[in-house]
Amino acid sequence: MPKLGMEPIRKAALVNATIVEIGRSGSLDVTVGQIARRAGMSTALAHHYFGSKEALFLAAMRHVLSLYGAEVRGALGVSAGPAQRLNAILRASFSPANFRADVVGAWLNFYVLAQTVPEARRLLNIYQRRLRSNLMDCLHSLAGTRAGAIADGLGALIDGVYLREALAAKPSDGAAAVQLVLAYLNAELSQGAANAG
Amino acid sequence: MPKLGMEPIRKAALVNATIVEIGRSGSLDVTVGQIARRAGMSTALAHHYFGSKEALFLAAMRHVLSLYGAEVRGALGVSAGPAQRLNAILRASFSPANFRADVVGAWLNFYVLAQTVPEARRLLNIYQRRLRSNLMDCLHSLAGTRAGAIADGLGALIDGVYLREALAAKPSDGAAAVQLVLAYLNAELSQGAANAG
DNA sequence: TTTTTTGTTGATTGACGAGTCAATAAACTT
DNA sequence: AAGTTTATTGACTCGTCAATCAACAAAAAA
Repeated sequence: MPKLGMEPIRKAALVNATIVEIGRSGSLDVTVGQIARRAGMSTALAHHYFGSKEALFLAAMRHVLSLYGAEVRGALGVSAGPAQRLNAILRASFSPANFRADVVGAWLNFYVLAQTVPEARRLLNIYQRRLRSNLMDCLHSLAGTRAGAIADGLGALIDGVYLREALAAKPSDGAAAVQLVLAYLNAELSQGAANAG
Repeated sequence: MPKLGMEPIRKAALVNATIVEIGRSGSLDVTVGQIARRAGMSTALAHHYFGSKEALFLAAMRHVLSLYGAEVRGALGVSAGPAQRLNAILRASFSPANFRADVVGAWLNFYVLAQTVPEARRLLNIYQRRLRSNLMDCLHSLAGTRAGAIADGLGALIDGVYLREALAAKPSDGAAAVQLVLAYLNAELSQGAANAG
């Protein structure tokens, strides 16, 4: 009994199921069958809506990245001043929605996907550039010419914390992650102040 | 014409070929056939010596980790004083032998392997613990009670730089990587000094 | 010299999985 | 009412790949 207008619902279900399955299994070797089953439909239907497994993976990546982007934008919207804005970016990066076992697992595997699939690489590059530019906006007034180097360090550190989280036995602790990155940031900033003074 | 004593030679060739193939293709989806061909033998022989693909992957991981470990030990052997020893660890981490496109690609995929294969996870945990303990030895005298936090940050930052390298378009620049991590380290240390003074 | 051990591979098996197809059914259009 | 579009799936094709096997060759041991 085909209800019309299923397409967006089915697609959303498949995208979610993809993230969950990749995260759960910790690998890109999930079958379309597994994903479709978790999303409550047949493999044929998954192919009907996405055409290929790769397209489904890319849609899942876009979804994760856009959720992250939205959360950062939301946090920035209510923050004034560079220091608070930096804080907002970090809190968004390690928010409960993003810093969750399955999402982190998916993230790691998206890095692997980017090794093979140009479009996946493009998406990750966009994410990295946007993060960098957000950081730079704040750092310019706080660290002057050292803003670029600090932004690079922060970006790598955030990714590294994610990577280690993917391997960690313990449950995620976003607050601790924010603290770790903030410690780095404060160290860099106070060193700049020391040099300037 | 079977020359005797081939086992270690064949095994070494297979391990190298595994690292190269995983790095080159950027994925664990390399076939035993590809690896065996690159190592100059048949698939059957690869199975004969390693028994399974998984065992071959694990051997490749052990090899990468042991090369890294040896390089760190070598560098530490000729370094005196905590600051120089920290420097040695970082230089070894980003040495031309380790910080190379295919090795970095393999490293990334070993993280993925660790999601599924307990033995792979164990090996990575050993690497992380050894790195941390090496860093702590140096940091204890330089940063006192903050040594633990700084070691965690350094570990995550090193992994993050590796991760970003796996995505980078440009050729590896180990010197730049060392500089970036050193900047972090100096910032943390000088902040400690500032706080102390 | 016979036997055993080591090295080596082509061919085969068996499983699995992506993507296609044909068919069914309900809803909208004309 | 007839035709079209959307939703849905079971069954199938086709390819791939890990792992096994049977066989052969040469060295070492007996």
